[in-house]
Amino acid sequence: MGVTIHDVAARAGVSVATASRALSGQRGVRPENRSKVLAAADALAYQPNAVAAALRSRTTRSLGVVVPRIANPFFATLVEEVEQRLHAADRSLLLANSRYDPELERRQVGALLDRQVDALLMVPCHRVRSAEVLAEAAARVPVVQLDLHVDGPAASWVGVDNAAGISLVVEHLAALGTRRTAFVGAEPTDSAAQARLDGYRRAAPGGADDVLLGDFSKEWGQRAGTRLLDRAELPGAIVCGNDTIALGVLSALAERGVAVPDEVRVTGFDDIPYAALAQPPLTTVRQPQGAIAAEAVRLLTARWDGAEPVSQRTAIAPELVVRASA
Amino acid sequence: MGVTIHDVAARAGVSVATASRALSGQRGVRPENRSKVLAAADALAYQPNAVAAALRSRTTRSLGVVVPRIANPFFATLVEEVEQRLHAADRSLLLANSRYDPELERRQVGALLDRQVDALLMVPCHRVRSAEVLAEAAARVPVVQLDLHVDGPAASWVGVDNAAGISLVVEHLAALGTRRTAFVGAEPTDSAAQARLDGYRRAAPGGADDVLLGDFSKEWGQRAGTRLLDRAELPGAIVCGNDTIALGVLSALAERGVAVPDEVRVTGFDDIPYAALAQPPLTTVRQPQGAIAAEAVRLLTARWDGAEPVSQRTAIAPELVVRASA
DNA sequence: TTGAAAGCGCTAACAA
DNA sequence: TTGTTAGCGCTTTCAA
Repeated sequence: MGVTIHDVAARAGVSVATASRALSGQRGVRPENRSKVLAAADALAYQPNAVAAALRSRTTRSLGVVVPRIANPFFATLVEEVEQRLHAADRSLLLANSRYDPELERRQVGALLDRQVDALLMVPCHRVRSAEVLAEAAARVPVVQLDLHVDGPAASWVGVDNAAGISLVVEHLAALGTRRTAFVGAEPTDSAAQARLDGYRRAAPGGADDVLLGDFSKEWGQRAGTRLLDRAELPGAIVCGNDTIALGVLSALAERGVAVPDEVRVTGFDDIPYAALAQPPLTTVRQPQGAIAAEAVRLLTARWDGAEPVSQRTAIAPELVVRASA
Repeated sequence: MGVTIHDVAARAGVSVATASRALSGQRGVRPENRSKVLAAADALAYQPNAVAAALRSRTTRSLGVVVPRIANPFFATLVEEVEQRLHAADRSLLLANSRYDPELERRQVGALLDRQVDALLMVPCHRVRSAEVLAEAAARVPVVQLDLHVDGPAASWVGVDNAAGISLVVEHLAALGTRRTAFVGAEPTDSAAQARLDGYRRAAPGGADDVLLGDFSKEWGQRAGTRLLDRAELPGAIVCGNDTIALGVLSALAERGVAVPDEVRVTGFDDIPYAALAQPPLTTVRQPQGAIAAEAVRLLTARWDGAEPVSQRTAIAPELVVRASA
């Protein structure tokens, strides 16, 4: 604290301009001077002030990430993958939670833009109500939507092919000879809930009318499970909109002593770390979070490197993970 | 982008100094001028440049958070609690993962300090090897250790009283009439592993010599569970160093058809969201993450408000959560 | 290849 | 209460 590039330049016997060039690895510095500068920086324990560099160069080398809830292990894993790739590119990550509140999301995006982030990675919390802030942000910096997307072509999106994932599940269940299935999902306020519901309706055998919608919580899974148990006849399988719901359903079934998969099969979606630990281990659809993060970071990096701002949707194919529950 | 405080000042018919004062809510601005400035800012859709403000005021209103793995739901919940309180104070959060690598942790802390964070919240990944970087950081900005701490008094710490938590478990098991217990924990490379192990050794009835140490992973829990099953006699209870281990143990027991809690009781530590969903639901020790986050942020806020840099350790009392597994 | 100098947009002395 | 002015520490013209 206190030692600036001026001190480094003075000690190295060069101008601050040369010191700056040497420190940032630009070419056009005589090797001799370069090493003198680096040695001086080292000797003085010089710590560059990234804020000053950002102000002048108009780029902060930082990126804003807005997720609904970082405590959701699915988003946490995504963020971890992004952070890893960002760190490798010497960039920092500013994290914000929207808590599924579009109003809070708007304020969070505003705060991030005030901080001059170079780009925004966002899991928009609402299909419709997140569209406006997303468009405003996209007018200022490159924006990539992650996992969820708003209606309309506001910005690029990278996620999983949700409908295809549900198809994998339904086909797997059909191959096992399951007759009647029920779907426990979430109200389609976000694009994944919508796509999974649509996917189920398209892929499910017969009427596909046995659909219960709530939210992506274990509590909803428990309630929905109980509701299904109170009916005259149990379905052959319960297809859940995500793993958290499925874990709730499993716990409701266990409480009533219903055997899975013998009496009813249960499937999830996401393959969160706890899916494999459930009793019985959960058959689910794995989201390739590493691939999603890599592609999102790749898109942004391309934009930083001067690529055209094209708005594209990249749906990565998911993978069925068969375990004991179905 | 483009519209600066000069534009706002010009439109409001005042100097930039007055505009700055009005916008930052300082007193000493005539109400009439204040509203003119705010109106002008509004009309021009002025977005302050936080980088410029930070350079001049020497404070970024941002805070660095370093955790071993954000994908660990325990840390994710902690970060979420911190983020919420920070956002309320109009501060931003820079997130970094150390991936349990002291070398990476050092680089991450360096990057955060280069970015002029006003403070650091850190879960040091190693009791010994994190001490140096922690001390260096603490020499530059206020630092609070979260959950884990290094040996020695490098910086303040806020966490849970781990030994007391284990005592709660052991006493609960004793009250249930459990004779012999085993402990499945982690090698004491971090302070929590150490404190929980020490706590177990002090509190456990009799010899307390049945101790298996690995790491805080479900894989280790599964291996340790299998190892215990291969013995001649099962203990009355398996006390686990955290919930993840306990979930691994439970899945190993389920695989062999051992009934919990009838044949053996199992306990965890942390009360992660999935503890309640386990089959059977896990008896565990709840960490008051909200209280930990609140206290950590309170300590830092006090420092920002000019409090003396005192290094103190705050151990918050944990709570036993009794469920079906023990 | 180098250096002098001009800011980036803002806040904080200081003076009025 | 207001305005003028001088930077914060760095990068980037521009000219040499």
